[in-house]
Amino acid sequence: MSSALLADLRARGLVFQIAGEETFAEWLDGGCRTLYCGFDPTADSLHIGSLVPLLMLRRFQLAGHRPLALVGGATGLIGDPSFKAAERQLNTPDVVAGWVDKIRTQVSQFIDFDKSSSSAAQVVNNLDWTQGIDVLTFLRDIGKHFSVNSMIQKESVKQRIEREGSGISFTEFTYMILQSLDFAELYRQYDCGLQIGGSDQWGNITGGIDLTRRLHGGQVYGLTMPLITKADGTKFGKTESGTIWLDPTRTSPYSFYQFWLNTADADVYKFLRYFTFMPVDDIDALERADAAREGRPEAQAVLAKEVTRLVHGAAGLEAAQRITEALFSGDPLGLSVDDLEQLRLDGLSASPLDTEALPPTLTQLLTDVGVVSSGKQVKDALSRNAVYINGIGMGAEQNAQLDQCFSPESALHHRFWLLRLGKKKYHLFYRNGQ
RNA sequence: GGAGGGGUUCCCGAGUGGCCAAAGGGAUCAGACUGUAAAUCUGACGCGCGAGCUUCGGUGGUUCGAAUCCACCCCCCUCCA
Repeated sequence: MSSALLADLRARGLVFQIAGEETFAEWLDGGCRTLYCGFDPTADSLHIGSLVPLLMLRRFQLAGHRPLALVGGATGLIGDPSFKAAERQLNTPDVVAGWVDKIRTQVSQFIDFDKSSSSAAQVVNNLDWTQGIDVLTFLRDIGKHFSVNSMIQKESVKQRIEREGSGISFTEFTYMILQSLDFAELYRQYDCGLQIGGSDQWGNITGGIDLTRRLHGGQVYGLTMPLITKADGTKFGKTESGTIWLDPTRTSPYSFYQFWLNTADADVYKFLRYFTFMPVDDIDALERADAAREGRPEAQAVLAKEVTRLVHGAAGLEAAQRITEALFSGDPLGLSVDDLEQLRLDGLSASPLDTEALPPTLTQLLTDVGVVSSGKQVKDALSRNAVYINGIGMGAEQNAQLDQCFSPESALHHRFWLLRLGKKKYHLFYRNGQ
């Protein structure tokens, strides 16, 4: 049964490395196993980079195992140096504590806590078992098991140690020890025998395996997932507007949906395997069908739908789809008042407009509401007639004529102006006070 | 503590008295082409509608003029003690 899980993970390309591979499959098949993955609070929300490990916990749970989501209340205070180019800024304990709470709830939505099941998930915080340790105990009982010689051999910190112009503080160097302690502690308290993580966590994971053996004589395992790359070499998970977050107040379900919809053909089938629970056979079938079809593939739509539903639920998905359809499929100008109101509620970016007190220029208005980060972008778009207000193209000469651009006569239903910049950016203005 | 090297616009990285808002590459944005792809080509890319304003670790100084020279300070790296 679990062998099936492992086979599926392999088919999805989700297995990068396994520590203890010789006996791993056998161990996994032996019953309900406990595994964990750590998430450090480096912000008040996780981003899509954490999605693969989160879904991984769920995959194991669906296969009958017990996932522990570790929120790094302690490690988050130190900062993981793995493959980072530079030393990180320390955050204050109360800030990190606040983030821990946020991330605890966020992580919880991906795994099942049903107490009646033997595979009921749990969220743990490594601050619980580290904050009470005094320095001397730490150095004598834990530190003694680590060889600096082997620590500096780890790829994850090599760059920082060898590279000119950087460096690593003792604090960050010690991170590995803290995370190793997590594994040993979870093994002791929960009989946790497997840690999963991104491939950048390999060093930390093997450190934990070693410590668990030395401290408790236990055989534990590690599994890493591949780094997510894009075919064009640019970084995954970033767009012009920044990181794609899991928190809907940071990245709206609509933007989230759009992000996936814009996946390149070269990446989309791989991402379907990584980010959805669709059977691999179905994904392969879809790929073949897309290849046989002329024009646009269907895969992006499927990917966007599946992932948005996983993260934002059915309601979030519907809202995202409503906006998408209204803007890209139908005729946005033919929308009814109710439709437009709904789009606003669904999370299409929108702002009130006081027609009596308009800013002097379009560039300023669009910068103010956050459609663009600088007026230059608007100016550029204007010079190419790429700004549309209710479907009417605006040129550079309209920049300072806002009263004409937003005249009462031009408003949809006397109160809405749908502004489009370029092909994909939309913003809804509505008349103030109504 | 000593010796040496370094801190440039989102990132990498040129620039060593005026021609520098600062080469080149990457990322990003817009246009053409398309499928709200990719590749390619074009334009933009400190801020400002504009006149103009503010940048090259910090503070002062030299000079008609400084990212570039001088002084002091801060930070990073390497080696020595």
